Amino acid sequence: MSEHTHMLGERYDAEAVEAKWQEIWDRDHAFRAEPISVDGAVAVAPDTPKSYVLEMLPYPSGEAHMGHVKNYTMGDVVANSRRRQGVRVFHPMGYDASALPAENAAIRVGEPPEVITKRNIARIREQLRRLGFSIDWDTEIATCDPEYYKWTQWLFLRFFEKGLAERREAAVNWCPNDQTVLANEQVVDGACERCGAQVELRQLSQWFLRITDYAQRLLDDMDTLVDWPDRVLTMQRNWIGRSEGARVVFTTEDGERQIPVFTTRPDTLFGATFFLIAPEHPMVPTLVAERDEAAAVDAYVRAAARADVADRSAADRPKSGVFTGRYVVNPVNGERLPIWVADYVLMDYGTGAIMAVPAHDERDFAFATAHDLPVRRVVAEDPSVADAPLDDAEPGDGVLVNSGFLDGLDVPAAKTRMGEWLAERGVGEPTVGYRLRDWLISRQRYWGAPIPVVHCDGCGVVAVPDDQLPVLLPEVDDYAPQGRSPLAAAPDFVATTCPSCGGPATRETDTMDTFVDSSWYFLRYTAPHLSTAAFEREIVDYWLPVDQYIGGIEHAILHLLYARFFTKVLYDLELVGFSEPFARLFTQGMIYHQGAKMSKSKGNVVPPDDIVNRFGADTLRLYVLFMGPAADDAEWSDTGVEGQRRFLDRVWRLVRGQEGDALTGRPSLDDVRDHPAALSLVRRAEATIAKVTEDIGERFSFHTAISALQELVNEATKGRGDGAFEDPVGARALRYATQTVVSLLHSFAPHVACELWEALGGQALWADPWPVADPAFLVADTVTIAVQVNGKLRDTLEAPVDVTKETLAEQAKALPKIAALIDGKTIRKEIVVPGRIVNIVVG
RNA sequence: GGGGGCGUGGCGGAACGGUAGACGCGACGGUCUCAAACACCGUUGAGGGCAACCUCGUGUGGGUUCGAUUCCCACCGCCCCCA
Repeated sequence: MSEHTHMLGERYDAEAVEAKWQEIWDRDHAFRAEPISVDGAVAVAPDTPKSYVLEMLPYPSGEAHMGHVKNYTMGDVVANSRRRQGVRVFHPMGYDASALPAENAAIRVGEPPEVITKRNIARIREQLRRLGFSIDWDTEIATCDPEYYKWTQWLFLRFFEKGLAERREAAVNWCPNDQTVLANEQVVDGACERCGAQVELRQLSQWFLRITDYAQRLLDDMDTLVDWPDRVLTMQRNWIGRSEGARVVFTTEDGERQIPVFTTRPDTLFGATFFLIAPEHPMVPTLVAERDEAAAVDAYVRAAARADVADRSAADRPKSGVFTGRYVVNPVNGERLPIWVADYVLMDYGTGAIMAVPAHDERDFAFATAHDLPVRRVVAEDPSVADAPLDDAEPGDGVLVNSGFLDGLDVPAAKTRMGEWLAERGVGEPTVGYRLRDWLISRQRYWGAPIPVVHCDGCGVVAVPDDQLPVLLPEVDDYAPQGRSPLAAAPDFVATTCPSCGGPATRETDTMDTFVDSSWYFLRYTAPHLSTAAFEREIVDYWLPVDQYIGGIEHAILHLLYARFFTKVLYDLELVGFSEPFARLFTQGMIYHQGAKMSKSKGNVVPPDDIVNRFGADTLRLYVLFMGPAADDAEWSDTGVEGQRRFLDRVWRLVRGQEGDALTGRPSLDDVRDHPAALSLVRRAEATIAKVTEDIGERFSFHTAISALQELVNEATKGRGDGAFEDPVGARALRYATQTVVSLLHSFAPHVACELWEALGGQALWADPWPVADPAFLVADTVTIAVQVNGKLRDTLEAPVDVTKETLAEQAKALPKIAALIDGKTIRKEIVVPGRIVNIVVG
C-alpha cells in the first residue's frame, strides 16, 4: 500500500462524499453531450452507437418532489450503465416553464412570471444537481426563454404555411377562473384540470392545429411502437377513437338547410323517429329565428352552456330537451322527423347532430320515453316479433325489419348496403369517424409564446416573417386576463404594420398552449443554443428517436400524442428523418404517502431535500428505486429509507480494510476451485453482474437489481465475519467481489461508488467499462435438484450439472424418504428436468 | 356501460410453468455497553410435534398440466382510462 492510497474514514459521510464528486464531475465535464449543434460550426454526426436517454422535463413549480427524483434516477441508472457499456449517451435536462401556475402566482403576488419562473428554475436545478444526475448542464433549456420560443413560433409558422394551423370560430371550453380557453384534454369531469373550476362553453375565434388530419397515421404507426406499454397504446387508441359508419345528410322540411350526421349504425336509418342537435350547434339560432319556440330554445341553450360537460353525456342522466318546431326529412323514406335540441348531444363528437333511433340506442330510448316520442324496431333477433313493443333499447345484433330494401339482411350486411344506397343518391356515404378533435392551442393568457401572426383589414391573417422572430412578450402591468389576453393591454405590442401590404395592422394577442412547447423540446436539446435554426437535420437524425423515454402515466395521452403529431408533421416537412419520436417508453408509478398521492394540499409531502440532508442523495436514489416495481405506485416509508442507508454503510465497512492503490483482477476458476467460500463468492459476483445488467438494461426491474447487490454484500460480509477470506485466495476473492459491488452500485449511487472505487485503487468509475460476467462462473458444477412425488416436494439432492436423466431418476428413487413414499406403489411416470426437478408419479 | 390492470407473511415485495415468501422494513430474542444508540448474531406464513419432520397455505370456485402464484374460464374485491 503506497502513501497515495486513499484510506476511508470510519464513518460514511455522505455530504462530504457527494460534494466532492459533484465538483469533480463538473470540473471534468464528465457528462458532456457531443455532438450538439452550436453557432459557428456545422456539427457532424459520428459513426458510433448512441443512446438518447430522456426523462419528461419538469415543470418548475418551486420544489422538486419525489416523483421527479424517481423519474430522473431511473433515467440516470440507464444513462450511467449505457455510458459505461461504450455507448455514446445523450442525457439532457430542461424546464417546461410557460404554464399557468407561475402566471397565477404572478397575478397573486404582482411579480412578473418571468422572475418567478427563473427563481423556480434556479431552485429545482439546485435540487436536481444535489442528486448527482449525469446530465450535461450546458445543454439545459427553458421553454420560456425567447431563444427557445422563437423556434416554437417558427415551427408554428411552418404549420400555418401547410394549412395545419388555422383560426376558426368554435364552441370552446372556457375556464371562468383562469379566464382562458382549455383544450378538451384539459377538461376533467367538466372541470378545469388546473384549478378545478366548472368549465363553460363559449363561442370564440380560436387557433387550432389540425391533428385530426393525422388521426389515421397516429393510429397506424402505433404498430411500430413495440416497446411502448400496451396500456399507453390502448389509451391512445381509445382517445383517437376510430369508428366506421356513415355520413347521412338530412334536409330541413323547407328544403333550405342540410344537416349532416355521423352514425355508426347506418343500418338503423329506417328506425329514426326524431332528430337531435347539440345546444351549441351553430344552426340552432337560425332554425328557431322568429318562431314561437325561440325563447324556450334560447333558455335551454343558455342552461346547457353552464352544465357540466361530462354530466351531460352520462348514460343515467335524465334526458332533457326542447322542441324547435322544425322538422327534417329522413332521406331514406321521406318521413318528417321533429328536430329537438338536447344537451346529451355534444358539438364535440361527430357533427353535433344525430338521428335518434330509440329502439336501438339506450340514450335515445330514454329520450323518447321522457318526451313521448315514437319508437320503431328495425332490428330483431326473431323477425316474427318485429312489431312487438320494446321495454328497452336493443343495441345488439339481429335481422333488419321494417326497413324496406334492408329487410332480411343481418346488421353488417345492412350497414354496407345502406352505405352504398346513400352514396348512389348523393345523400351520404360510408365514412370513418374519429373521436379525436383538432388541438385548440389559443390561450388568452400572458405567460406563453405569442402566436406570431398579425391581423390586417386588407390582407387578413398574415404570418410574421421568419426574420422578425421572435415576437417577444410585451411588458404589461396586469397579468390577469379579463376575458381577453393580457397582451391586448399593451398598445405598443398590438399596433404594428402588415408584413404583406405595409398598412396598419394589429398583432394576434393569444399565446400558445404550453403543450406546444413540450411537443418538440427533445429536438431542441440537440441544438440548445443554436441561433440560426431550431435544430440541424444531421444531428437531430443522429440522436433521435429517443432510445428510452421515461415519465409519468398521466402523460399517456396528451403530451405523447402531441409530440408524435409534431414529429410526423416535421417529417412531412423534411425537417427530420424519423416519424416517431420515442422508440421505447417507460411509464413510472406514483409515490404515495399516508395512503394518498403526495401533495401540498394533503400535507403529506416528503421534501427530497430533507432526505438528502439526513441520509445523502445516494440513499434517496437507492430507496426510490428499491420501493417496488418502477411501473407501480408505491408507498413512501421512512424506515425503508433508513434501510438503504444501512446498506450503504455496510458497503462502506466492506471496503474499509481493503483499501489499496490498484484494483484486483478477476480470479480464474482454477484460482478458487479448492476454496469453497471463495468459489461461491466469485460465482455470486458473476451472477450479480449478469442479473444487474439484465434488470437495468432490459427489464427495468431496479428493485431486484438492488436486492441482488444486497445479497452479494451479505455473502461477502458474512464470510468475512466468519474468517473465510483471510488466506490469500480468499482475500483476493473478497476484494474482487467488493470491487464488483462498487462497480455495479455506481449506476444507482454514483457518489459513494466513486469514493469507494478510489479507495480500492480505481479511477473515474463513471468512465470505467461496465463489468461483463465470466460465463465460466455462471454454470455451477453441481446443482440442487428438487425431488417430488406426485408433484409435491419431498426432498432435494445435489447432482453434477451434466448428470444423465436416468442417473438422476435412480438417485432420486434411492433417497430414503422417496423410497419410503414410493415403496409398494406402481411408478406410472417419471418426469426429469435436468438442473431442476425429478417428479415421480405413483398410483 | 366499455376497455385495461392488480389481489402472495404484520408491511413493501421476490419467484418470466419446476424447492412460494429472495431482498428490505417491522417485531421478538441474544452479543457488545455502566446504560443506550450503532453494529453484529439468531428467530419471524399458519397449525401440530421433544425431535427428525408432518399438514395447510398465493382473493373464491372450477379447468388444463407430471407439476399452477404463473396459463384458461367464472365469480368477489380494489385501482386506472374512456363514456
